[in-house]
Amino acid sequence: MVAALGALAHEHRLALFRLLVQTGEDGMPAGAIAQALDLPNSSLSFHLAHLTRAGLIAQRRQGRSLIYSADYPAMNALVGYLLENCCGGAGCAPDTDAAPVRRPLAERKTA
Amino acid sequence: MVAALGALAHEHRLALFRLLVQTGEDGMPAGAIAQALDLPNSSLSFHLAHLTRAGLIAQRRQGRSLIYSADYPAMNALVGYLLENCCGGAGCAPDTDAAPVRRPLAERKTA
DNA sequence: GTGTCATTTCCATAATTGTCGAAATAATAG
DNA sequence: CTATTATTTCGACAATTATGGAAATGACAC
Repeated sequence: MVAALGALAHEHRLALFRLLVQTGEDGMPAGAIAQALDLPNSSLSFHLAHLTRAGLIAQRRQGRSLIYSADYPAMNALVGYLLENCCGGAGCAPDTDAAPVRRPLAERKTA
Repeated sequence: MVAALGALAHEHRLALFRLLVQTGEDGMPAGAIAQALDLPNSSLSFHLAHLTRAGLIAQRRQGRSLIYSADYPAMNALVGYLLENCCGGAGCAPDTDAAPVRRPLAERKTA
């Protein structure tokens, strides 16, 4: 969990992750990311590896390109953890608006 | 936002923040925290300052003690940001179980 | 095989972060 | 004012993280 937070706790990596989230399941080749973010290849590769180690993004090969994509379940787990452990139990978001009482994830295990 | 993530991206600080979240609005004096977490005062002070700079905790004085407490709205904002920007728009948590379709925070602005 | 494209790994270097004892500050009591 | 308690700041050092050019790897086309 600390690893995931640490992975997102960097300007370039947060931008990178957001980009992949927007891009969707299809993902994006490293080169295109480097161009979009205006980063030297070696620096980008470093950050991609960091996010991969943290389990937030996935890598697959397509021809000579390596395609990276956001791991939504991992992000889901992170948000779930924060909601459960760092939000005063009863619910961090005080005005969940229409959504009726956001049940803490803990309750769902037994349910 | 990066600052908030970075503040939580450390074993001791995450534990510290969770402790303060559990403790509630009343908060806890620095000494008690140091004892609970078994950290030297100077180290703890460093981490408290880090979390404070990130806006995740608040400080108030009570006699000679400095009481720290979690800033729930700040945490709320952080989770909101992650939900909005890092969770594929339509909703990161795919199976919100009982909770009927967790609306993206974006929609609530206009509502 | 050779050439080329996409990307990573290696390397050196710069910058930041974490640690904790000791000294400094702040508040209160006597 | 002195003593005591609570906590921070200072300082020095170790450890980790970030950067980017150059060389290495992997995949494909010819």
